[in-house]
Amino acid sequence: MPKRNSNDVSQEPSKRKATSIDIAYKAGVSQSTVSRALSGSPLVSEETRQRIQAIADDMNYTVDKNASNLRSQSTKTIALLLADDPTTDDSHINPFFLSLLGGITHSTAKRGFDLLVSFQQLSQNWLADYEEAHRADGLILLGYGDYVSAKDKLITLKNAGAHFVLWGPNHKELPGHSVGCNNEQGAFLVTEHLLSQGLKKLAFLGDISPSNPEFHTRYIGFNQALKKYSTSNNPTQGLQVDAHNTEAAGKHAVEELLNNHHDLQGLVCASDTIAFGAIKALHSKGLKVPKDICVTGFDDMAAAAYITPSLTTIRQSTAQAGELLVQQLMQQIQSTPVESITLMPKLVIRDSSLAKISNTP
Amino acid sequence: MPKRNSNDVSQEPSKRKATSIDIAYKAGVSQSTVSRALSGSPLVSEETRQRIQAIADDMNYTVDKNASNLRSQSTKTIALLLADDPTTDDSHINPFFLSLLGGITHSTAKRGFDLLVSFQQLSQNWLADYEEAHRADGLILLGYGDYVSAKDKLITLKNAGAHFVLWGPNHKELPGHSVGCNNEQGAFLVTEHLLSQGLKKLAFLGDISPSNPEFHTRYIGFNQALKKYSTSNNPTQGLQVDAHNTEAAGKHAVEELLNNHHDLQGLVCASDTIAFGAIKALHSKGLKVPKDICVTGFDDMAAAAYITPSLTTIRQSTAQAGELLVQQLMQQIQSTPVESITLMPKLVIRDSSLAKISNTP
DNA sequence: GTGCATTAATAAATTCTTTAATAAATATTG
DNA sequence: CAATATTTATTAAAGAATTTATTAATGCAC
Repeated sequence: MPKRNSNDVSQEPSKRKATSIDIAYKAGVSQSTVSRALSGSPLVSEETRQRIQAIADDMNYTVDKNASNLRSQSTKTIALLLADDPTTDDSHINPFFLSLLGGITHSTAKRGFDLLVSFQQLSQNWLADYEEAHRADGLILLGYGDYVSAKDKLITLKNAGAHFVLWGPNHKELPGHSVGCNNEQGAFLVTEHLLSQGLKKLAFLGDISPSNPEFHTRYIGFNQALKKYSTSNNPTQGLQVDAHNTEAAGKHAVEELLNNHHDLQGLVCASDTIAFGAIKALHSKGLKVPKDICVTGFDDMAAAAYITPSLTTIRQSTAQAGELLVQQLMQQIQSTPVESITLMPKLVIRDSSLAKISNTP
Repeated sequence: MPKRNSNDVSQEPSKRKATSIDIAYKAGVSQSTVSRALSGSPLVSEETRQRIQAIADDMNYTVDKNASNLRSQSTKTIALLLADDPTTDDSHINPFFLSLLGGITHSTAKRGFDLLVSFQQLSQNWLADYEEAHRADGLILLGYGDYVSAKDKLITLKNAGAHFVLWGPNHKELPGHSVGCNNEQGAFLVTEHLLSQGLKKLAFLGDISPSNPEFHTRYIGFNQALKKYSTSNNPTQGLQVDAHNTEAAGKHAVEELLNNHHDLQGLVCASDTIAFGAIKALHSKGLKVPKDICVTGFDDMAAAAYITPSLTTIRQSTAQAGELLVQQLMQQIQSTPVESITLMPKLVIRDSSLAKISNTP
């Protein structure tokens, strides 16, 4: 009964992928020794290890990931699920998430993990597809912060014992852990920045429905700053207009606002994208930013520094966020207890908010 | 000899993942029938199929991907390898690739494939890691268009029988197939657009070393347009300054240029990012775009429309490119013969290039 | 230096879960 | 009832990891 594998090798070296049995045959050892040698097990002598390694290299052998994973019941892979955002125009990915992806990829690679990227409609039953199916050891969820509609899914995930981290606010009602930016604080900082320059009448541009908790929280920070800076003889005034996270929505919101409020001094936009649209709309109405009206954003997307006037905004470090998301997930996988993390946002002051120094041409 | 699996189930339902054996036991059929039923094989009656499906759903069963892959020797996964670009500032991903990623993700998902995303230094030996290790059925390579340094790797890939597509120019020296934009044509279009307005003295901003074939090809298109519009009594003039794909490089290039050439009329930038830097530098020198000097980009990144003045550029449809990359790869996997594809770029005219209508504030 | 326990190194057998090929059983039809 | 069609069961991979078994080598007491 000759070993089938060992014979075939001689026929077509490059045609068939070598297996550990082939290596074992060539090295004159058993398959198990090959497996252990290549994984650096102390149960195999250094001498045979090197001999086996040399043969493996020579035969261009690589461990079959599927077989290895099946046996060891782990995948060394994490899945990144991006919620397909129906509010965004086209099928474009939220640029902030795309940027986050960069950080996450680096952080997973650093740990020798693969990253599986996938889009999922919020409505679909993606629970089963990843950790359950042994495709990944853990999940990173982007865009599932909408606890109203995602809550049930997350509870199911939690009950199934899946490992997952959520990007977003750390809401008590949501199961699991999250890494997110302190949206309240961010909005507070940027609003305070405007108020400290003496502005009194501001508007918040962003959808504050409960299905959009991030914007909602930013709105709270906006109001807190207004309250702090309000005095009885010189009260602050705060408006709000709904706007989804698109440029078009930003334009729209501005048009709606300016019809009724000609004395607006500043726009606190819930995202950079909204701010881009708002600035465009203001320009087309003949208003100059920041001379006539100040505008601020949130996210510090790459374009924020490019536009004219450059946009004052809140920076969320995607590299740091990505690293923390991965870190937290790894800890969960290793059954280390974790806590949700809130990142402190940073105010980035640029031209669009400088009321006094009207340096726009 | 009782079936171990079937017994365990009763102890801890949510603790252990159900296998097809468990389903079979519960349904009173054999394991193979379960496998066939769930994969929709015609060899199993509709009635039993539904019964088994119901039980599987009930027990929250999912096919183990690793076992399935191991057995069927396919992965239903493709790997996206991004070349870690050392020329870009920080470890930021080329934003154009990030955008391409969006298209690719959608296209792979549409076909029921998973997408594995990974960064790889050009120098690393990533050949073995993917198709060889049965992690993916095929590879999409972004940023490996530099055939000088990537050529050997690609030849090895090719010889190993791997399936891969390259994003980039279809260079004869490179093995394998590619999907890319007609860079020559794109640069020609944008240059022609400037020349047709009567501009005569232009500069190309971009690194044209052979290690950057895309920029190099764009430079060729630039020169072709110059040649076409040159007349003996009114010759065109074309300069060139090296610039890597960063904003800083764009700034630098402009500073270098303006020292010696005060009469420059237009800048053809090899990428939008370079153009952003160039415009900033021009503004800080007190020059107005497009009144004093016209600027064009290449890529049509999201920010191109946001900046002031909005940037005239060449659009490469990332959605279409992604779809074609995936499509080509799938054909290779199915052993259908494929041809390299060249996409026709589209000129997007915005404010930054309108020499006559000086509508910059 | 022999006998026995101990340790190291390796081999053999089993396991992970699924799919595919083949065999067997049942149902259907001429 | 034989012959075919349909359905289900059995068995055999797929390739690596791991548990258990085996062999060889070493240490120590007598």
